[in-house]
Amino acid sequence: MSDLLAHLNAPQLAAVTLPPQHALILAGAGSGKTRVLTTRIAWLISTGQVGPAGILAVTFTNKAAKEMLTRLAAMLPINTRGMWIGTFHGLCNRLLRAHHREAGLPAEFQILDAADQLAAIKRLLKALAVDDQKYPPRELMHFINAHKEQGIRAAQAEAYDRYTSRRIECYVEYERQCQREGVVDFGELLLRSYELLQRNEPLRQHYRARFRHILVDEFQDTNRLQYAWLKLLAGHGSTDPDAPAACLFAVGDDDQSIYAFRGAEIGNMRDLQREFELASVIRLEQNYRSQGNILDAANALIRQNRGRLGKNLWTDAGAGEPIRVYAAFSDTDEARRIVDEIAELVRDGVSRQQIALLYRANAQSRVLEHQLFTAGVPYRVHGGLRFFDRQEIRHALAYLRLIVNPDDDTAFARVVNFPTRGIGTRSAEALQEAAHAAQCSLYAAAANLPGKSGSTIARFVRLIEQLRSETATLPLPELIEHVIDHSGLRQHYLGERDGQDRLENLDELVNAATVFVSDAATATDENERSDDGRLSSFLAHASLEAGEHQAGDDQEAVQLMTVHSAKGLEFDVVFITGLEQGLFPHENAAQERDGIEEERRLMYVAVTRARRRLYLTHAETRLLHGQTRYCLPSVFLDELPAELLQRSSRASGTPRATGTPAGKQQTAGDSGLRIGQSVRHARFGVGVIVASEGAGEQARVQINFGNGGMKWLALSLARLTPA
DNA sequence: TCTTTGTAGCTTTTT
DNA sequence: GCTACAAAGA
Repeated sequence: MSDLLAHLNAPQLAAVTLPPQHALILAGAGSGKTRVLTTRIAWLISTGQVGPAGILAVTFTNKAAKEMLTRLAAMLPINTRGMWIGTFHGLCNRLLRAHHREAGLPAEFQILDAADQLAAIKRLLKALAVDDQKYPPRELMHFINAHKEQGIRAAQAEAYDRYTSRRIECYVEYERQCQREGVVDFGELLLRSYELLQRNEPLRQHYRARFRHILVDEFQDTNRLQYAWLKLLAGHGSTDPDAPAACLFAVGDDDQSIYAFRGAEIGNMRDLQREFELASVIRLEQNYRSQGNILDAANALIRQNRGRLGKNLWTDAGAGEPIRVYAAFSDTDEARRIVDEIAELVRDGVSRQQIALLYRANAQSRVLEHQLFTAGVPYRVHGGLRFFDRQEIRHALAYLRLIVNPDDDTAFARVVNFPTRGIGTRSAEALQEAAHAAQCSLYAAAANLPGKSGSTIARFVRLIEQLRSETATLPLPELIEHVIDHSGLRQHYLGERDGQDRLENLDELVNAATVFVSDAATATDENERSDDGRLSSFLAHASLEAGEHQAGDDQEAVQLMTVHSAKGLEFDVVFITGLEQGLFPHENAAQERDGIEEERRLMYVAVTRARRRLYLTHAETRLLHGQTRYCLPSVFLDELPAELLQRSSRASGTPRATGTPAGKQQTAGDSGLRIGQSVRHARFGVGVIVASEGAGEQARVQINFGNGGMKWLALSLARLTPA
């Protein structure tokens, strides 16, 4: 017990041992957030305030949930099974599986991931004969998801114009289609389980009585619906003395909120304070990760944001090294310099795994990769294709899904002609129409196809029926193996040139099933029913946990990733690259409400990843969308205290080894202005000319005004002066 | 059915 | 400039 609380600092201790009440813990970067969360759970249980079954802990990622479980297992002698610990989606899935009837879902409902959802929407638009130029599927998907994230059903959605009312019609049809197929998308998992609890009084009472402590990680990332879900479960506003509200313990950091673009609502933090009448907020401000200069820089940066809850990180680790700022003259030069620097660091004994190269956008990794590759430096890029996203895996899963639920049209459409079995576009379309006319699934339409039982489509239906009956009694791994062998997938990939990797991945899928089954066997708690090792649970697992990005992390390798994916990680040495106006902060952010602030938080996250040494690099010239762009240094560089920085540069006046790219030095129009030149505009201020077109009266130049964004201006009107 | 050609887009991402 | 995905040809 005392062990549990040893080594906690005062605010951490206060948070962990808070009496039963609602709480918001503002946990700065590197302040021991996860530790507080897990120790809180361990403390509550070991002091007998609540049993494991009374705990509900929610995270956003499977990784975080796993981490929490591992740490808890190390802290507590008792088993952790009675607790509900998982992601929002994982827990909702569990809830819906347990009460599928009440939720209006079939027992074996399937989960659509983002790619499946997009495919489903495309199919829908086709069936409805909607012009997919005017209503791009991706945009529609975003429209639907955004509504679900707000808790808004199609029936409640507001149409402010013709265009939107059409989109709402599509939303209505999409809901209908999903219901008919027995599938739910990610947003639906949340919304459906919210509605289930809201409508079903006894069920709500049951869970309210059970979960006395609800703990939330990364609270700043919750969207409207997730917050509403939490309030509902916690029994917020309940006046029933027999069912008092559960304690909501939320941990988060408003300064690290970087997911507004996918619906995260920072306002939830203030709402939480107000609605739960929190007397005070506990702040964890002592940072155990970074050295002083790095923290000072981070603090100075984030101070520029308005409306913060307020927090200042400090450390007793000492100032450490200055922050190195490097101005390169091109993206290639930037990458080369970084590679040189890495070589030196490695020579000095720094582990390559402790070196991270961060960038704003994935496209930036290419130049870096190229230089690393050329120099023979091992590296690992995070964020590529994930295991369950591979096409061969998706195909295999589609067969499995059809066995479980033949009405799953997305799965049907995916494999009806894969491997090819002579079902071309015309027969597929005919089937589509038949299904639409009969308002039934493709599978049902195929099964009822008049007459010709010898047709290819009928053969496909029989194949699925056969697979289902043949595998009915097989254990999961053998089942999957059987399907891979008898669906024709193995045969197909055997005959393909690069099929070997794919076959290995399919074998890996069988492995994954073996692991899944053995995990399920050790977790035979009655509450773990969602993980009972059956096929449908495995499929849910596959949808909810996309698996590792990349298998080979064997080598000692430099880590490359976007700033977003670096959140939660830390490294001895961090390079933040591409610190240029328009890139970081990204130009699209300028148009969005509070866009710059979100970019600044992103920068804050990036800076606070570094433990000992931080490099900030930018280039004067960058190849973007096939064009050379001339860029101003990021405003974020100016927001850092100069005394913390150590600047060096190979740009600005120094002779250039490789020179300016040929042909890019043309003048803009006949005005004598050059691309790359800084100019002043009366309204927009100072910017850099990045492109030009036309001549004479028609001459226009594109100018990067940084915060002011990118503008095309007519030379005859703009009155630009050199700056 | 497979291959070739064309064109749109191109910030971040977990579930 | 490159990639991904869709429509058109062999």
